[in-house]
Amino acid sequence: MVAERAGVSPSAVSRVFTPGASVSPKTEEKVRKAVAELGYRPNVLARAMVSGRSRIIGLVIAYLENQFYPEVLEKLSNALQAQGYHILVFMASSETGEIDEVVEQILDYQVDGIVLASVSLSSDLASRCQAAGVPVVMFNRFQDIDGLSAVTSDNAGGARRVGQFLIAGGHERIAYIAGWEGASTQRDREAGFRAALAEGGRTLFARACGNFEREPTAGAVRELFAGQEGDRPDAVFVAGDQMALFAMDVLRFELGLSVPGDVSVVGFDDVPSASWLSYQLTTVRQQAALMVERTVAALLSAIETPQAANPTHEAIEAPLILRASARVPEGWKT
Amino acid sequence: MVAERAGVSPSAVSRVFTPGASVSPKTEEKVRKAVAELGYRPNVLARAMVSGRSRIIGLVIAYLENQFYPEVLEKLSNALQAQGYHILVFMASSETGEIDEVVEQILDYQVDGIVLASVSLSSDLASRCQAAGVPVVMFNRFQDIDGLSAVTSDNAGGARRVGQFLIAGGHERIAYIAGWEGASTQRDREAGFRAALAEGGRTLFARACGNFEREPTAGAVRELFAGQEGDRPDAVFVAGDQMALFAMDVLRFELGLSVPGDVSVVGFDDVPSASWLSYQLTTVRQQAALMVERTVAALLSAIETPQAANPTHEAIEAPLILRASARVPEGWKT
DNA sequence: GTGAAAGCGCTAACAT
DNA sequence: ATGTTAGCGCTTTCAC
Repeated sequence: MVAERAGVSPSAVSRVFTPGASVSPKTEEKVRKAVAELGYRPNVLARAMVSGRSRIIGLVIAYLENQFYPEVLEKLSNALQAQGYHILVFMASSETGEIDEVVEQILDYQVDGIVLASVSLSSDLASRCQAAGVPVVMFNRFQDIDGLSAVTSDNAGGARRVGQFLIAGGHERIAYIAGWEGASTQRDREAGFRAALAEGGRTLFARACGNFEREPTAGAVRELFAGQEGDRPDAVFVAGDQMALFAMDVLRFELGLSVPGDVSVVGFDDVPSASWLSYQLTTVRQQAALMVERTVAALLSAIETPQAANPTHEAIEAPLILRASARVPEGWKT
Repeated sequence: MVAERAGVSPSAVSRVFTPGASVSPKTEEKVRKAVAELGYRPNVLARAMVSGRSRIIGLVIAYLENQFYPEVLEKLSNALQAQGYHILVFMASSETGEIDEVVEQILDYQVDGIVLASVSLSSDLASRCQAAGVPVVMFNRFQDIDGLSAVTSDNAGGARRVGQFLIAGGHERIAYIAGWEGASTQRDREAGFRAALAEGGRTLFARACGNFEREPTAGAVRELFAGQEGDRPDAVFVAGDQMALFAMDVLRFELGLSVPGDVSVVGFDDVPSASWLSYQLTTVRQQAALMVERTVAALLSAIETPQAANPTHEAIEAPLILRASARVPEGWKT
């Protein structure tokens, strides 16, 4: 249609819209004119059909209540948009069965790649993605399945630093509030934390599970602090900020304890509200921007050079951010 | 491919996947068998090309830091998924020029509909969408442009209730912190609030603009509370929860004031953190679930029956939620 | 109820 | 540098 208006062949039009194709200035001129007059825009879907590239990335995401994820979504979307890709979103709850179903749906859209944010995949479906030539990268989750790349924080390292920090701070009864036990982040954080305690000749004073959710976290706190003074933790490492914030609220307003006076609290994530004046949560930062950058890089390289398919696990450094919710050891250097 | 494996024509296969098409049990049987063996799944894009329906909804969204939006995104995505649609996300900053560009990109994907969350569109582009037969619904923004539907809260009504509540609470110096002046939500809330004051024979004691952002809000609070006691507001209505929460922090921790002892604070949105124990923010609730429901309904009806294209503006009731950040008038009934 | 044929809007060889 | 041809995977008349 544009073609005839411009008096050229369809291929000529196509070439005008293909960066790096050879068109004479004259032809280009004619085409651009027709395009402007008709308000023409290429049909991405038609292009996708024939070229096999849809420029769509499927994103499976859950836990949007956790502020970390909106931040990630925003950054991911922006980074991808900058490369001419767009995100098709799929909300998921955390059951693997459902995820598989959702990933099948994604595949139906002929996406060029898939990002799995904090959800796991069956190895069966992972291979189907591979078979379909669709690269998958796991974000903030690690799964040792062939062909899956992963980008996470250095969860163990970050958590280890928390352990050292708490020990150095002179805490005697150090507790841990776990996230959902099925999450690799939870496992790695706990492992790193326990390792640090062990290195310091300590063991966990108490442990409870908050499941990354509000009410379970409140329950975990009550459980941990049921005893008398001297029999209660004087420090708590919480596996996620969202939980840590709830925990602080329960500690202060329900149990009447002072943070960090009676008990130090340390979180993990560094969500925006961690820095709010009401909380001033000392926490381990997940460097969202960096994580996203690596995710996009891994994805695009897999898309553009499928043969160089060497799935990688990148663990981004996770620094401890000192604020006011935990006693700072004298002379502590970041 | 499935067709030959099943020994039938392509059309037969197509019919099996078309609800309500007439296929004999025998043929269906054969096709389903071949489908299972081959792990076949229909190509959504190919279907979209020929049918003209992509089952993709474009969503333009910004302000993901405001907790209200992740919530909306999640609900919207779920509701649409339930209807067999999926969301293609486009992040946008708030400049209209950029939005236009983004919407053009969306159109390139042959989306079946567009949801604009808190962004505005030029009337020019609005007509292009209409011309393309793509229904647009504005979410949480109202714009009086032909062909645009809108779903918002009853912002004026909700804000009016705040005014009445504050007056009834015996407040004498009532201030207002505005959001971004370009937003219809901001305008409607301010108008409703001022109307209530006027009805009560009052006027605004002071006004400052927080722009829906963190630092500007802190500045607004400092500005409002620069005077001596008795010369400062004893109540503040803040046009959004995110700002209200920041305001409370500044009031308490920077200015050393007590909320609600020295000053009552009321917000608008009812984001999750408004109910956290540290804040207990009295606020006006935007009923996200309802708003999303109406948005989906408007969208789908416009998609399925294009002729019945009567753009509507639905204003969802916005109830006042009483918590602890504002003095409650004696005998106040919700 | 089923198949044959045409075509959605575009790009990728292949000729020229 | 440009046009011609074929075809991506599907749905949709239209005959049968």
